[in-house]
Amino acid sequence: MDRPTGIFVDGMGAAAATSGVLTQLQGRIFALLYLHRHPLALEEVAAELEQSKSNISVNIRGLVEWHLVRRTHVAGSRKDHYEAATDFWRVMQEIMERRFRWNLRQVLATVAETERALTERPGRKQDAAGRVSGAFMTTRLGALRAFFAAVDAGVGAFTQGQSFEPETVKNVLRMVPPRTSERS
Amino acid sequence: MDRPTGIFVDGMGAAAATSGVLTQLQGRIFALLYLHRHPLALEEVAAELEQSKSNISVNIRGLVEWHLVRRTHVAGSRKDHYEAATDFWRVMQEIMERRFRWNLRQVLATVAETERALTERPGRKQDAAGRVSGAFMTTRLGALRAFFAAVDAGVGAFTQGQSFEPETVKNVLRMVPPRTSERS
DNA sequence: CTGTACGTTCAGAAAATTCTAAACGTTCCA
DNA sequence: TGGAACGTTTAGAATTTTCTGAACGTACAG
Repeated sequence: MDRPTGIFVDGMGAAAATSGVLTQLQGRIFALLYLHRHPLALEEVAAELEQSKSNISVNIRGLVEWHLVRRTHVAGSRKDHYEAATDFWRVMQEIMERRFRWNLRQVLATVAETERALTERPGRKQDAAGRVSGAFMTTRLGALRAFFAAVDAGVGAFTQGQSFEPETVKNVLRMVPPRTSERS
Repeated sequence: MDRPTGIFVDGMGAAAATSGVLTQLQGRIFALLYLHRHPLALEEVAAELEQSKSNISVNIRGLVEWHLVRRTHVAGSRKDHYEAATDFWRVMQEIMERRFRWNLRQVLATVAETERALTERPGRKQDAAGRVSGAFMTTRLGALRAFFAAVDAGVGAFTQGQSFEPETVKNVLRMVPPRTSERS
């Protein structure tokens, strides 16, 4: 591996490691493929990055799933070959939809589940001051749901190619009561 | 801890764990505080979540840094108390700027460094077909730089409250040559 | 001062993740 | 029908991350 490639592989590996989406090794694999004019065999990738074939096999599959890498066939070889994708918009869409939005919905599902648990056992619990704490929780859950629903809708619009207005998200917070210790 | 709170804490912990920004425990801490009307002491959080004080101490600091939790003082106690923030827009800005954009710049810095290494050793390396591979790399690096610069600018605009046009980012890819194996 | 109540730091324990090499299943050629 | 060339699976090793409890520093009360 030449020096520029080495620098690129290391840097992209470091960036991937902190991305929360790819592992360091996946970043390195992508970087290596991205600077190569021709597809590389699994074995070649393993050799260049000094990793076992099995480890490359498992990590490269993730890259293919994100559409960051494409599996191709090469003329006279029956080895699988891989090349980097250059359609970054597609990749970004994929990550936004399958990772980021999925995560937002996880929160929305949790809120819904919590709200259900709250109504199933209505008004029994009281706090130290004798107030029913259910009402407070319901308000907070509603605020969280409103925010995450707005972001989810915004990201959805964005990946469809529509513009994403920050105001839409900000406005939703107008309904949220301020922090307890700051109330007038 | 009552049942709704338990469900919320678990769910938010799971969501945080896959977010790439917070740890599971940080998600759980935030969830616990978010459903409480009054600030909680470090010790109370540790007890509720069945973790050591030192672990809570370290993890809650991260939450304070993201502005997800606020440290407050409470009447007749010299313990630190913590309460959840409700200004999610602020938190989102913080994460976009200090996490997401920082990550984008990491890639841009890597590209710049690689380009520098490439010009410092000009035109020596040739590929199997006898072509200089530097030109190809330069093209690829340029495409990557263009895309990440566009996204970085877009996110910057967004956190300033301006609208984020997907077209801006998409257009940048028009300049990118298609994948090697798909060329006509 | 002295002692107690805190939060933080840190070394090592515990747990989770990542990686390897061997075993396995498939495909294709002789 | 072998058997060689692959990619994948998997059990365990290696590494990294997370967590704990003790040690430490600081502030405040008596």
